[in-house]
Amino acid sequence: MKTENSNKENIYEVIFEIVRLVPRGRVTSYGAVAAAIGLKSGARLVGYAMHAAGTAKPKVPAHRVVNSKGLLTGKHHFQPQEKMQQLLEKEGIKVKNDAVVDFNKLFWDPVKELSI
DNA sequence: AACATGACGTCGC
DNA sequence: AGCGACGCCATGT
Repeated sequence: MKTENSNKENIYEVIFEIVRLVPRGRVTSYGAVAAAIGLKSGARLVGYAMHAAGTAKPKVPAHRVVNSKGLLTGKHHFQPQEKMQQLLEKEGIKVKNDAVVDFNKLFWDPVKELSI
């Protein structure tokens, strides 16, 4: 019998949990979340997992997740796309040119906050 | 079963 | 300093 659980979907669950842990008014990067779950080189996986974020419940604040440059690379996947910027601005985060202003200061590192 | 793609990241030129 | 190409893990066809 298998001692390990083959819950592959667990990957998404972990990602969703990390993103949901992001405080309001803060943002994080795909690479940071990936590292937090152990996939330090799986930044793309985090973004890919976000595909299910729209179907995840409760909803995952994917709008708080941007790339390492602070660019809203995933805003094109939102509906409408401007919703992502609207949500960020509503939380006090300023967005200019599809980029988070003071991203360096608003950056929330799950690995550090969660003491992974 | 294998190939190609993707909401990224890092290295090289 | 800016642009290009490769690598990574998981998913879908």
